[in-house]
Amino acid sequence: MNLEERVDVLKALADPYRLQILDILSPEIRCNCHLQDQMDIAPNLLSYHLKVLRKAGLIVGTKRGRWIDYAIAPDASEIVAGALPGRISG
Amino acid sequence: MNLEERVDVLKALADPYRLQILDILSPEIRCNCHLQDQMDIAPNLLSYHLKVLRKAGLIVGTKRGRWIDYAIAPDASEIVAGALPGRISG
DNA sequence: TCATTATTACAAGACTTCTTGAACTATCCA
DNA sequence: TGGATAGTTCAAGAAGTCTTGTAATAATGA
Repeated sequence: MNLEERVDVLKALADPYRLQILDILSPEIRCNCHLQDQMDIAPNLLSYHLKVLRKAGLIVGTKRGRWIDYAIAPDASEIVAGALPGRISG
Repeated sequence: MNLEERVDVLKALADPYRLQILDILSPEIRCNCHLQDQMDIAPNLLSYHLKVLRKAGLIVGTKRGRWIDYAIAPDASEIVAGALPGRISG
């Protein structure tokens, strides 16, 4: 992973809404509607932040009818570990 | 660590210059002058980024004459681990 | 089909962070 | 003391990100 990619991953993490999304998804898969209920955020803004996280590879979404189930990406830990400097491995 | 503090830590990490600084400091303690030599960055800009990292608790500096020796903070790993969401621990 | 619901996409403004340049402090050595 | 060097601080502009509002797309059920 090059410097630019590493920065993108860490930037994706460095936002209160996105951290909150990841906290909610950490224990279990959740549909977008659940995030919407828990977060007190405009739908389009939630969508924007989910897009940033998807783009960084930290979450994956699978469509289920009208909803989308989001989950922490299986390799999210590896991605973050690869983005952090050697001595700092979380 | 509350949400705001976690975001501050991750924001401190999410910059190419600061990631580069941490990469250089990861294997060993280095004086400011060494960073200056390796990084091709204006002195005042380097100073700014070092300040951001210090403020986040990720590095510590000890003055030695005209120079300052910087090192990854002993508890940097813990700080970062505490900032990341549960499932993502680097 | 039509209305409703869930979600996304786009553009404009607000806001924050980064970068630059100049001035300042502290240390070293002649 | 005086000059040079290392590093910091401050203010202003540039660049990027976040937020809001509006419009568009896709799926469901009457």
